[in-house]
Amino acid sequence: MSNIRAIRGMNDILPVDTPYWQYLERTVERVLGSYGYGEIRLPVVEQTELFKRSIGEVTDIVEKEMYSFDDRNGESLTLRPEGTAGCVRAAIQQGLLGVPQRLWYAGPMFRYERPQKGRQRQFHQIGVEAFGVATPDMDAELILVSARLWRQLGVEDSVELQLNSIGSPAARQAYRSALVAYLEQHREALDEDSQRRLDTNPLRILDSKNPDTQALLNGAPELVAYLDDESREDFDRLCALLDAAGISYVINPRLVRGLDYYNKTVFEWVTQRLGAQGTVCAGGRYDGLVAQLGGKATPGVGFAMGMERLVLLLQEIGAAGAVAATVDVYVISAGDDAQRAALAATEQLRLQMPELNIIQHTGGGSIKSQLKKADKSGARVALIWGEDEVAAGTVTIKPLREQGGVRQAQQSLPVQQIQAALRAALVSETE
RNA sequence: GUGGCCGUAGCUCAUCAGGUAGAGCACCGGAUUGUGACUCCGGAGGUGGCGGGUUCGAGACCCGUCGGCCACCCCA
Repeated sequence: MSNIRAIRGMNDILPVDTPYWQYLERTVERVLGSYGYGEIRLPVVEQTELFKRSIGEVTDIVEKEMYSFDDRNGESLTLRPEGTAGCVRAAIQQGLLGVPQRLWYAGPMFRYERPQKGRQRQFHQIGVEAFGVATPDMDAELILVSARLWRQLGVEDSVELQLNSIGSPAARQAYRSALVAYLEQHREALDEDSQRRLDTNPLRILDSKNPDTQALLNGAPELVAYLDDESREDFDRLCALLDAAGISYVINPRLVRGLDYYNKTVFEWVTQRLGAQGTVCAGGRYDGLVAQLGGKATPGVGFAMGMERLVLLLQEIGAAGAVAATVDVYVISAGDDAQRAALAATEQLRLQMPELNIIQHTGGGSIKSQLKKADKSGARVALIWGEDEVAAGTVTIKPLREQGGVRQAQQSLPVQQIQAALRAALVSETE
């Protein structure tokens, strides 16, 4: 088959699924607005350099997962693999950092990975970032925002909050050396992946899924012991704030992040219901990032949610808020005169009753076949214009569904009375 | 990048010691003159992912390739 197909890992989102997406988007917009966060819309393409400098040159994302290409003028551009870098870039460039700034954005991200459940090459994230506040009350606020979202979405029972502090860069550096020193002694006992990570990104060994490696880590130095005083204090204050707000969490001393810019607080919301890709939201503090990208030193905290994963979760639990639009009225006509009359009357109806979803039959066919379409559309009422109706200046209104176990008979009415008749037919059915 | 399973009508799947494909659902039409759902009857629809190979003959066997799912890895 030589048909053109979608790029691997870049999926179409079909009408059966979009209600879940819309539900998610609506909810996010409302909740973030209620906390005073403003939406920012950012380009999908940025200079490659932006991601190298923020995410880190030696991370997997930058080394082998970015969609990079040369622009026609020879400049290296990259489809954004995450949102924070672009948001920080925009905040610096647009002078948004003079005051505390609360921002959010949503959109597609691109990473060249092997697709699997909850992981695709074009995926969508909602990102939330807060700039200009160094104290842990801001960390707490972001966690509260996310917790509120889970509650509004009805997934709060399916997710667990994991928390950790990875301290200052210096503290992390010291810990990293200690960890490497320890693991070097046991190099042979490490799985192959972890041996590789020992040289490239040793902290990632902490969240290895290999049981032997995890066992080995029980004897390893702990990150907590290397934390600087400020990080430790901030972490304690954060926990106290979360306790006060009634947010439950699990401190996971082996929680680390894959992007280089994080410091101090890191957190993840994890679900058991989605298989291997169970992290539905993750983030942390990144106090050094703004300066690193050339802005005036400004602290920041943020998190990102994976929309595909949240949609999967919503579908998994059968979220009631995600309802597809239904058809109220299906308009049928027979003959050219009737079709013209029906078209005009339907347009009028849309003007008068904009809340209704009305499908006008197209493509011709017998009354019988049109009624079949009307039935399959799920419409509650059919409006029929035939030769008789046109001649008499009437329309036939035919209820298609039972109400209270009874199906009302169809009736023919003067065209002027459609609105009232529809109102009666549709309203009584919803009660 | 690695591994396992998989790829037959729009969808879900079946058949067969290898002899050029079936079902259900969906779709279209009909069961008297302009009326859906249920029922009955009939119909259309597949170069069996693609490309090679083995064979007198392959959807069935082999190789490659593309794609899907899941896991590793990575991460949201």
